[in-house]
Parts: sequence; structure tokens; C-alpha cells
Amino acid sequence: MTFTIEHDPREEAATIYNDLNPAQVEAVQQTEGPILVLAGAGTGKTRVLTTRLAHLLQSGRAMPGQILAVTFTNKAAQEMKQRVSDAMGGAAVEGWWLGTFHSLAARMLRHHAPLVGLSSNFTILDSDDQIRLVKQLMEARDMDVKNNPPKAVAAQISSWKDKGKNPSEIRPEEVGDLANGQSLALYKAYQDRMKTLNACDFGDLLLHMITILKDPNNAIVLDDYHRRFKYLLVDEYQDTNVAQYLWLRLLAKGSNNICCVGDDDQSIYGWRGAEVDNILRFEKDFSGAKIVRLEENYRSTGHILSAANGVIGNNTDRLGKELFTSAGAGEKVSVRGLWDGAAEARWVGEEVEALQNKGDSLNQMAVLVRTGFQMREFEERFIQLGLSYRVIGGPRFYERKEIRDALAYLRVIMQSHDDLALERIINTPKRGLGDATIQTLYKHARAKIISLYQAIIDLTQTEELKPKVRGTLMKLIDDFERWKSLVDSTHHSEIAATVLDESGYNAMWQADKAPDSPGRLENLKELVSAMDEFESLAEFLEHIALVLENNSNNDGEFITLMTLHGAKGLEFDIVFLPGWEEGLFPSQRSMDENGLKGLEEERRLAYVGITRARRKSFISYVANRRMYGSWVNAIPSRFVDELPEENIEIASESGLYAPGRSNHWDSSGFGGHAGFKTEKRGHIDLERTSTDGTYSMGDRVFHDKFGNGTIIHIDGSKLDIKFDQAGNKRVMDSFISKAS
DNA sequence: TGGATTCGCGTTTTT
DNA sequence: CGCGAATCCA
Repeated sequence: MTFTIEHDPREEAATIYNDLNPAQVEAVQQTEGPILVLAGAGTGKTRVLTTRLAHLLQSGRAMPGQILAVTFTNKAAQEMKQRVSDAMGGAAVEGWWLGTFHSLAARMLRHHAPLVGLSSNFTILDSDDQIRLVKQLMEARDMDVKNNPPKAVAAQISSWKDKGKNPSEIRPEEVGDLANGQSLALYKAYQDRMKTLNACDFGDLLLHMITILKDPNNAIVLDDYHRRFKYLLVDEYQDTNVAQYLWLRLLAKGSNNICCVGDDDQSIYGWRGAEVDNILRFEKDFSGAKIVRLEENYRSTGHILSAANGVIGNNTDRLGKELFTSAGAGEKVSVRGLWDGAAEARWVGEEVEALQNKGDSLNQMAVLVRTGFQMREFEERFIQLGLSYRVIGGPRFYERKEIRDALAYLRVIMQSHDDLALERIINTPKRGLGDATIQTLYKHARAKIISLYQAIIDLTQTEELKPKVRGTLMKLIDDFERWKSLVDSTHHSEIAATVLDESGYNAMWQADKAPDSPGRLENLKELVSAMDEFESLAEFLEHIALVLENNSNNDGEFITLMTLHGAKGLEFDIVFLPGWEEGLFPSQRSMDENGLKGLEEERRLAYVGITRARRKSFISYVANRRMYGSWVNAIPSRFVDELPEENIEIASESGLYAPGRSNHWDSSGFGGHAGFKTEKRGHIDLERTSTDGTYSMGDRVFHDKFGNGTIIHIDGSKLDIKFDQAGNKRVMDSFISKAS
């Protein structure tokens, strides 16, 4: 790797530092020892990190290969690469140690795989494969897969890996009664199986590297990395999990030059093992650490920032910052209560069109939802209005069925003992190889301790199988052997095209008359052409597992639709935040599973949402939301109450029935308050409800968790709802279903 | 074995 | 409600 400085570094530096404030400059230039940049939303965290990286290079303190720069998502990595490259006058950044935790750990692990019993061409399994593997192991042990969902066991295994724990490092009291207390045994078996498959899951990439680096026998490996990396840079430090933290700490021990940026108020990945503690503990972990605080927000106008501050101020578990801005107060946050999801989408559509008429660009607007299913209503409405929109997130390219199938073929070609891959496509397209045959094959494989592929070869040489099945299997092995022989002589994209053709996989989708089949064939074509850019099949497989994103074309004007999680690190002029209802946001599940901690994480998510906006935020909640096909009546989120009155402008559709939070509703449509207590009554204007088919004569209200159903009486034009003894529970738990 | 039909559960969030 | 999985039937 060569690197040349084209200009006088000081001159460059002057341009880079141009508009940094003194605190930022300190963070950037403080060059030795550990630094924690504790900074709020919109204060320029990533910018500080990028500038520091450029600064280190330009001042000649480090060469490109001597800096390890870690981000959390591929998107952030891409962006940092772009920015550094720009700052360096267009330098090529390929090959630099700049990427996500997973991709960098994978890159390291390729070099040391034998130390953990793998070879360097190991395959990377995704969570789907993981679950299937766990399921197989459980079935092999005659465990009841119905009452002990493999998914839960797989989640437990992942969680241990996120904590940096190998099976041998788990204490008995950590095991718990999941899967009849067999979870640890399954973890062991799982790891053994992974070795035979020569495979890693996401968690293994880091776990194995930690295992290697902390083993005194491998001191030479660790020394090598210590010599190599003079500086470590970490983005979004608040989202690191224990495994990532351990990996960083091992690597940082050499130079002790670690610079992390983060915001405890934006920690939103607790469910995936992120530990806010990592950021709170920084000074203890890295001796001599400097803390640089950035509290001036450059993104949002006053009301937006104060609204966000008001909400996050309700969290107890935080370091405590109060962001300020020198921008003007700007517009207040608009808050709306609406009848249902359709009305909400209509309202958003109206506002969008109004803003467009005033000259705002769709590219500067985003709708941020808590969960994916909320997107549909907006999509429908946007289509009706002819508004172009772009959905970010959703199933990734490589998670699509057809892509995973195609990859499975390639995996078998690369490694014929990849049983999971072979099992996936052994009867896809249909070849007449059903469950019975596969079980026979597996039985043989297990008995002889060989791979499925080898078992097929063995059994086709005996008379054990029916002639028809035997013939099919022989043909399959023949095909694979032929494809394998192409690997050295033929370009891999050509191999892929050949395989998809000769296996009948393309033909299968061509024959399929489902509406999405043409799209799948398109995707397969895209896959083949994407392969062109890679040196080898192996490289491509790694890329697709760890890096590849949906390639969205950025031409034209789009309003962006995505989850709050997806929006982290982004900003827009105008942001819509729909669905602020108890149970949806904050998510009921989050609160049930993690109590106050869960609630506070949800609140941080609210904070992230509000602070994405530069000029204007819209927040909304509805009285009725359709979930799982039935209607749920909802009450406004507690986060709505936490918005300071002076920063918002609030209104609701008239005539709405909504128990509680009556200060946020126009209650003229019903008599009195319907609180949470026994025998309270609320009335719904029947005209409104019946047009949607929401409620009608004979519908029932029942309390989901609290038992006894309660009948709705229809009295003239009003609905009369009675709550039973469970009425002191929240109404959000009641469902309304059609009485048939 | 595979197609057709019923069943049952899910919706957080992602590398 | 809508999808994938389990189950049923030819």
C-alpha cells in the first residue's frame, strides 16, 4: 500500500479544520492516548472521526494500513470511506482497515482460522442457516422442537457469542431452563458442527478472534496487530457489545491510541447485546483517557432540539447532556391525533404535498416508523397520490429466497461438505427427493461421520436406494462434479450462470406463474453480474454475506420510508414520526421483556427520531390501529406527554374517542372521560366507525391478557363500551373482533 | 412424493 | 390478516 501526500499537510489541514469549533478541533488533534468523544445528536461526531483519520494520515503520524477504523453499519463505513477519500483529494481507500466490526474481524480471521480449528476458506452462515442447524441438532437429540423453539436456542447462542463467551466459559448458573436446560449442551454441539462444516456465523467472527488474541500461546499474533495498528477509531461506541468491546480492548493494548465517539442517549441496540456500560466505563478501561464533550448541535432548530431534550430528560440512566443550538427557534413540532392509520397516512400525504408546493424537495423528507409493518399504509397512500418514495431496509438482497438458493449452489461447489447449503437445494427445483430420502442420507452420514455430499456418493454405489432416486442423485453429483471442475478454468460469474441454467433453477422460476417470479429472475441476473466485480468466488461469497446492500438508485426525487433504527446517523429537513401509541411505541414487547431498561431504550429511539430533523418534525398517533388483522384501540404514547408544551403545536381530529390523555384529544365527540377504571364508558360516533367497517352490531371487545370478554352494546347512534373488573388495566390491551 | 389445505403464530429493531 | 409450516390426501 503506497500513500503519497500531494499537498503541504498544513495547508490541507487548514481546509479540513475550516469549520470545526475548538472542542472538535481538540478531539481531532489530541493525538496520543485514549479519547472518548461524548457527543449528542447532530454535533458532528462522525465528522470528527473522519477528520481525525485524515489528520493522522496527513500529518504523517500513520500510514493507511496503520489505522483501524471501525463503524457499526456498512452504510457508515461507506460514508466514512467516501469522506476520507474526499478529504485526501480522492485517494483510493480500498484495502484500508476501514469497515464494520464484522467485516474487519472476518478479514483477520481468514489469516488465523486454523488456530480455532477452521480453514481460511470458511463459509459465513446467516441467521437462517443458524436456526436450521440448531433445529437439526435438536432433532438428532429427539428434542421436542415444537415446545422448544430452535429460534430461541439460536438466540441464546448468539447472545452468548455477543458476550464473548465460548461454551467452556459459561457458568452453570447462566444456563437457564431454555430447551430443558440443554441450551449449553446444544451450544457445544453447535460449535463442533460448525467446525466440521468449516463455517462461522456472525457472532463467531468476533468470538473466534477474541479467543485467538487472548490466548497467550498466540502472543505473536497479538503482537503483530499491536505493531500494525498505531491508531484505533471507533464510531457509535455506545452500540458496541461485549465481544466487540473485548476485541477492541485487546487490539488497543498496543498503542493505547483509541478514539471512540458515541452518545449514550442514542444507544438503541441493547436487544442485540449492546452495552451502554461500555461507554460509561471508558475512563476505567483505558487509563489516561481524555473525555471531549460536544454539545453544540448544528443540525436542528431550537424547538426540535428542546422537544428532544424534553423527552430524553425522562431517562434516568444517562450521563446527561443538554444540547444547544445557536440556530433560531424555528418551527414548533406538529403533533396530531388521528382516527386510524389510513387517516394518519392521509394527513402525512397532505403535509408532504403542502411542503412540496412551498418548494421543499422530497429528498429532504422522511417517514420514520417503529416497526416495518407500519410502512404499508404509507406506501399505499403515496402510490395513490403519485408521490415517489423509497423504502430503506426490508429484506436484504442476499436474504431473498432466490439469492440464498443460488448461493447455496455456489457454496456446495466451493465446499461440498457444506451440508446446510446442500440440504437447501437438494430438492430445489423439485427432483423427487423428499423427506424420506434426505433422512436416509443423513442417517448414513451421521453413522459414518461424513458429509451429506459424501453420503450421497457412498449410497449411490450401493443398491440401498430405489433406482429412480439413485439415478437422480447420481445425476446431481455428476452435475456438481462437473461444475466444480470449472472453478479453476472459468470465470465465476460464468459458472454461476451455467449452474443456474443447468440445474433447472432458472427454469423453475420461469415456469412459476406467481407475480413475483419475473422479479426473482431479475435478481438472479443481478447476482450474476454483481459477481463480475470480484476476484474470486470466495471473495464474492464473503462480500455478499457481510457487506452487500440493496443498490438503490438515487436518481430523482423520493421521500424516504424507513425504521427509526435505520435512520440513525442520517438527517433530513423534514421528518414524520407516526405511530406514537402506547404498545407500538414504546413497544410493548420491549417493555415486557426488559422493563424500565426497555422503556428507556425506546425513549432513546424517540430521541433519535426527533433529532433527525433539521427544520421540522411531525409526530402523530391514532385512536385505532389495525394489527394482525384486528383492530386495536390505542392511546397516545407517553412520549407524547413528555414533549414540552412550549415546543409543540398539538391538535386532533374532532370526535375521537380516546381514553386517557384527554388533554391531547378533542373529547367533544363522547360523553365524559373514559378512564381506566371499572364501569367507565366511552362513546363512539357510529357514523364514523361504520364507514370503515371498524365496528358494527354484535362486535365484541375483549381484554387480551385479562380474560373476560365484554360486550359492546349499540345504543342508538352511539357505541357504548363497558369495561369489566379488568378495567383498571389499560384499554390498549383490548381488542375488537368481528362477531361472525 | 408433492400438491392442497389447514394451522398457528407474529411484528421490534440488524451485522 | 398473511405467511410459512405442519398435516392431510391422492
